Amino acid sequence: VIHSPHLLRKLQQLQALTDDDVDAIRRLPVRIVNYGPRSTIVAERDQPGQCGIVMSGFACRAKTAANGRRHIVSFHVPGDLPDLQSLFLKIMDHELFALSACTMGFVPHEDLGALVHERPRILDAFWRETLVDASIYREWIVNSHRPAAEALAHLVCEVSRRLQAVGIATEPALPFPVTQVDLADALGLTTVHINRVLKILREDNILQMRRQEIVILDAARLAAFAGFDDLYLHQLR
Amino acid sequence: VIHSPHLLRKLQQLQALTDDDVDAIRRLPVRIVNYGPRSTIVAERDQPGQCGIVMSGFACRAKTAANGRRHIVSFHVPGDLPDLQSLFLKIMDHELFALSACTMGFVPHEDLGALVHERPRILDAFWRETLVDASIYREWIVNSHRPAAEALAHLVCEVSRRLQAVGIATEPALPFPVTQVDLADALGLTTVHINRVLKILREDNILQMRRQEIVILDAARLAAFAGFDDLYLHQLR
DNA sequence: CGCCGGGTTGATCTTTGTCAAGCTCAGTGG
DNA sequence: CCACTGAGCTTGACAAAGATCAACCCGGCG
Repeated sequence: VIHSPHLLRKLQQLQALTDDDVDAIRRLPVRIVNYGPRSTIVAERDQPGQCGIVMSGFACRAKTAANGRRHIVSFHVPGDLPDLQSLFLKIMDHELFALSACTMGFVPHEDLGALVHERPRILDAFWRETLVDASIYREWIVNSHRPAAEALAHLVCEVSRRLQAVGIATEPALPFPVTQVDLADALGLTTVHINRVLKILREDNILQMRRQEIVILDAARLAAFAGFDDLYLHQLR
Repeated sequence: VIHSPHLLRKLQQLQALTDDDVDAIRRLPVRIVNYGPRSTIVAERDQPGQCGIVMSGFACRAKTAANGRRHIVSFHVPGDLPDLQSLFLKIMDHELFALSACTMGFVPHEDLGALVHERPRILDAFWRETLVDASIYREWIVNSHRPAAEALAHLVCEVSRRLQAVGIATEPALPFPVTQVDLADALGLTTVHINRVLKILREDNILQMRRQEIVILDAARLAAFAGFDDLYLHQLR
């Protein structure tokens, strides 16, 4: 039985569900698995027979290019369904990776497939979830073309907004257990450059990154500097 | 009535459809609209009540950043459903743009919604279409982090593969009606640099771009240079 | 104690951007 | 028929962003 307030909260933001729908989701058979920090949850080219829900912790999706370089293409917070796509795309074109210690709930494809074919509202919510995902990818393409400091600022704005949407954190301090190497992999830069950019943002009193968290010192200036517009997150509020 | 062999060919590659399914798609009410080259089909922040099918011509999706710079986030060829997402995400976070003269077929959201709720296989095919879209976005994020020449080569590999999948073209010459400005907008570079990179690829006898087409001179070397792996296109073959 | 992952910094090199000019060619109007 | 125009392409000289290489620091842990 699934107990993920974050998931339900998010789905309700995407599509109004009835109590019946919520019950149906709660009744899904789920297998709970714990992952240590910095471990692979699903590998590239795997053919999983189940979809994962992030119950707690932070995960990311990463692709490895032909030259061996690792590219993080998205971050995932509790309540996310980071490989819902595996329901239809049978072979993983990327890996799913636990950034921090992470609890995942796995639901077999058959059960999810049956659920969406029986419950139109849940279908809508899940499909919409994957479409918001795609919208975030679009924004990341744009973000990859921004100068390093703006790109980093934009990423922080996004993570902050998404954490607030599932009720995990409020500014100024956000949990975000990533290393500078991870940030470099996500933005396509080197750790050296990430480090310098962080220094600039810190000295400008815009934001600060500590061990496992971000501290936003000036949210307004951060958003303005990043050119952040939250339309692409399609949060209904 | 829809008459798009490219669409049907592509959907069949994603998910086996019955004759009934195909008939249901053919019976969809469709409004045909022609667009001139370099014209907007759906604007950013619009709230369309219909989804478009590219019947002929080339289109793209583009986002405009806060600083005014335009970013192309995907290219679309005949048979594509470039704004299927508008079925669920009611406000456009990007624009849909005709690169060449373009014929679009528009189907009202109600009819599409009814179709996918009635026909599980069509639901699967359409959902899968949007998931392949998302997979392509992931690869574009990676591609944005490649050096300019490799990124351009990779883009050409992708367009070539997708055109072949819908039966529009075979190597070596592919129709691709884009300017160097468009390529710059798609790769996050300047036209000056695109021009220099094209010169290098031309002088290396890898590929050549003419008025409205690409000529691939050495497909094997092109793919190797780009580090191209077609897994992410999820073509079933 | 020593190691190691992660962070920090400087010097230098490479890739890409900026600015500016000139070219080509298809379409237009005289 | 030809000159004019303008969009798109090409090239050079120079500047800036980011990468590379090489140290060194710090704190946790075997």
